[in-house]
Amino acid sequence: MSQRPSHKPYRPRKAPAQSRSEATVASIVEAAAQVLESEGFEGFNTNAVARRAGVSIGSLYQYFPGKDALIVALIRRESARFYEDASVALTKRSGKAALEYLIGASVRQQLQRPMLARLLDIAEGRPALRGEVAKGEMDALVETIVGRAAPRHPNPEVAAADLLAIVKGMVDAAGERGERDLDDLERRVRAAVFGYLSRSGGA
Amino acid sequence: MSQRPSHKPYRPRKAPAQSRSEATVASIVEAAAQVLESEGFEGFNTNAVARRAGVSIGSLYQYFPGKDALIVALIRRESARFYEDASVALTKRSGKAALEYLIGASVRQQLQRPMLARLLDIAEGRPALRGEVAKGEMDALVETIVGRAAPRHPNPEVAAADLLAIVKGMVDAAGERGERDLDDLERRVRAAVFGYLSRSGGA
Amino acid sequence: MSQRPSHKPYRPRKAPAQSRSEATVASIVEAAAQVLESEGFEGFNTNAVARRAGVSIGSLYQYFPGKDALIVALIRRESARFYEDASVALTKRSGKAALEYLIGASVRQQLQRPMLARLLDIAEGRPALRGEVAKGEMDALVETIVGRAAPRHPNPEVAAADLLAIVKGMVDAAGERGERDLDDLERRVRAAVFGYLSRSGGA
Amino acid sequence: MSQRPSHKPYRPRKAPAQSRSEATVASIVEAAAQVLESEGFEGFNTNAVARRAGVSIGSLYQYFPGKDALIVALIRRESARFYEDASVALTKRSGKAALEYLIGASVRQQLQRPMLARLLDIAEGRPALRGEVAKGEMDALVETIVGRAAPRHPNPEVAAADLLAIVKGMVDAAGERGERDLDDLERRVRAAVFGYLSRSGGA
DNA sequence: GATGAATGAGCATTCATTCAT
DNA sequence: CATGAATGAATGCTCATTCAT
Repeated sequence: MSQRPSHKPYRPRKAPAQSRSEATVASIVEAAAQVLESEGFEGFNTNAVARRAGVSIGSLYQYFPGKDALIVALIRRESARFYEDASVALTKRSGKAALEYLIGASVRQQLQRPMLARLLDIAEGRPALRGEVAKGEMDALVETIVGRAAPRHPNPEVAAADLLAIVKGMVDAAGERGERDLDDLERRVRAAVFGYLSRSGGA
Repeated sequence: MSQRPSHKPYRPRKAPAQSRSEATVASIVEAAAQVLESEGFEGFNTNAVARRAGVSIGSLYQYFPGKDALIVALIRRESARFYEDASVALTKRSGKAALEYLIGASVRQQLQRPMLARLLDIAEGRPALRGEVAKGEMDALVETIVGRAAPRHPNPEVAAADLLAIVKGMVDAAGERGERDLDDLERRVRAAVFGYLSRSGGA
Repeated sequence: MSQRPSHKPYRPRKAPAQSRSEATVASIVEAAAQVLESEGFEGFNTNAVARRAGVSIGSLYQYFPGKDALIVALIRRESARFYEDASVALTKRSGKAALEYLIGASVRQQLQRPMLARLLDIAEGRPALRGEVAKGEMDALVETIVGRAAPRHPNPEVAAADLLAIVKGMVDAAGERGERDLDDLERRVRAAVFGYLSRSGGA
Repeated sequence: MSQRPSHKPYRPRKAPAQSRSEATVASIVEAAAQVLESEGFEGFNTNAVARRAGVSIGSLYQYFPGKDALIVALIRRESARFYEDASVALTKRSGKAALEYLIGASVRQQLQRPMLARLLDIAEGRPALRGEVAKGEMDALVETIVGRAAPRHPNPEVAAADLLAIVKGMVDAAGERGERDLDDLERRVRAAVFGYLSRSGGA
């Protein structure tokens, strides 16, 4: 008769057992991405996502316990993609090359679907979603690379956080302005990143 | 009657001619700031703002044509405050000193009310509000200062945009992490800014 | 963006300040009674109540924080009516007369709107509503009267509870069977009540 | 597809011919009992019952045409159990002993699983289920016993109904209050029952 | 038969906005 | 001008039921 409150989990409700549902889940997540891109947070609602995915609202809720779970799933999908690409940086010989690769990966990731990337960055900051999205891996990766690129930096953790902030800030703004020239943007980001490192205690 | 109007003016409905209305308008704007800070976009609604301001919802609509107008007014208020402080940079002798002052102003502004600043940065990016908020002045100011600090820079417009992005990116992230040490943060932002300039074509 | 859980209060949201709203509140409560009577718990929903009351769903929620609050308000209304009538029993000279009056009041109350009375009895038992409905007054009243009618009863509290149960049981069942003869029903309830008292330790 | 069917048969869809289905049906009915006990009507839904029974929702619908059929089956199960016990009363020598046995059976039945018994009493009253549950047998049994215990009672049918109401009323209320002392409760019920009979025309 | 993915009508609730007082 | 009662479109979410596999 009344609404059960309860603490909302953001994990998918069931692991899709059959391949039919795997496809459903993927299509819902992609639909969420598209709705977010085209309508923003304003127009991002579960009915719209279900419609765009071509499934019923009931199916959506079969796999996602609520609206926010869609965002979380989307963040995880994009993070995983980015992490996969970014990990290649670890195979680079020099720290500088690794950092350069990381910057390239960031730029590619962010300008691939700029609006989506920007909105997800915002969503990641929402208090309700904190902790749901594991940023640990990313941070560790960047820290490792910074450690290699600037071994004598006094505070690699802070440096890693700053670098991420610089890259995201520049690339988001570029995306917002509609920039498309990846190479030029990458050059400028490198200037900021290496400039920061050399002046804040790095090599 | 319905919830989705189509096109809205965001300017206050009437120029507050008498001081009583001026005070009312100001109290509504500050209430909007507080609600936004404490409840986020989630809990930001006109009734809550009116309640916090101690005015009736009817009065709120007397002065603001709609919800978004509150955000716009808030952005304008904060921008004006920032611009006023930042303008002092123009009185500095050297370009370097001017740029340093600008960075300091940014850090101060952002860490004064970090949550509010961050949320307004997000709101500024909303397509619906673009153009309502004049960023021209700010851009021009930064451009002027960059021009003085890095006179030989090949593309001062882009540099200005990048610098703003760097500063906002770093300072927002710092605010999000709860950093409070203004001086240390300022030092790191300078490293990024001057590092960027020196490596992207400046002095 | 997400649903705020929070502990639901069942008290009306605002004390109706103007007489306009007093009428609205009363019409909503009576509409709730009618919907409950004619549709049962199955068909008891906020939209139906608002429609029957001739108000918008928004108005309903302006005065009642949720569906259950309607039921609570209804229980309170009926309890108050009953209590007012039943209190007259205290003015009776003899304990016997007082108890007889109480029985009469119960029968009248229950057969006035039998379906409604029965459904509210059920609702009162719902764990979620326990404690929201103060039964203390009623219990105290019955205990007082039992104390006067059977002064030597070893356990007046239990006796009061049993009497209430006997009366409600018999009268509900009668209402369910469609009985309308108040006098005959009253006679039988008296038989049970006084029979119980005389055999369980009373006078 | 939709949620509100119009007219439904409440009998199990197939007579469970093989013992495997018999076991399945029984486990579903017991699961229904447990869900009802622990979640109340609020949380009583077909998916929960199927889950608790360890069968798929599809299988549940194989054996029961709908949600209400589960309740009906449950009522029938409990009624049969009670009837079986209560029938023993007919073997008693005296009418008084028979009636006492009947009361004992009622108390036992009701306090065995008090929440379940109470909820089923409520369900039995739902107009939609009336007639689906044969109360005739029970009534006849009680009538017979009343006829023997109070042979000169002017209206044995009404007396039987009243006695049932008294017993159910008292025992339900006791269960609701959490009473566990069967003997004391039985004593008080006897007081009410025999008191009623002696004062309403019986022996 | 059994399974569980899919469906969608239905319901609770919120909130921007209007307008009679 | 101020008030706050009233409105109702919009949205999150549930759950009985069906049916392809």
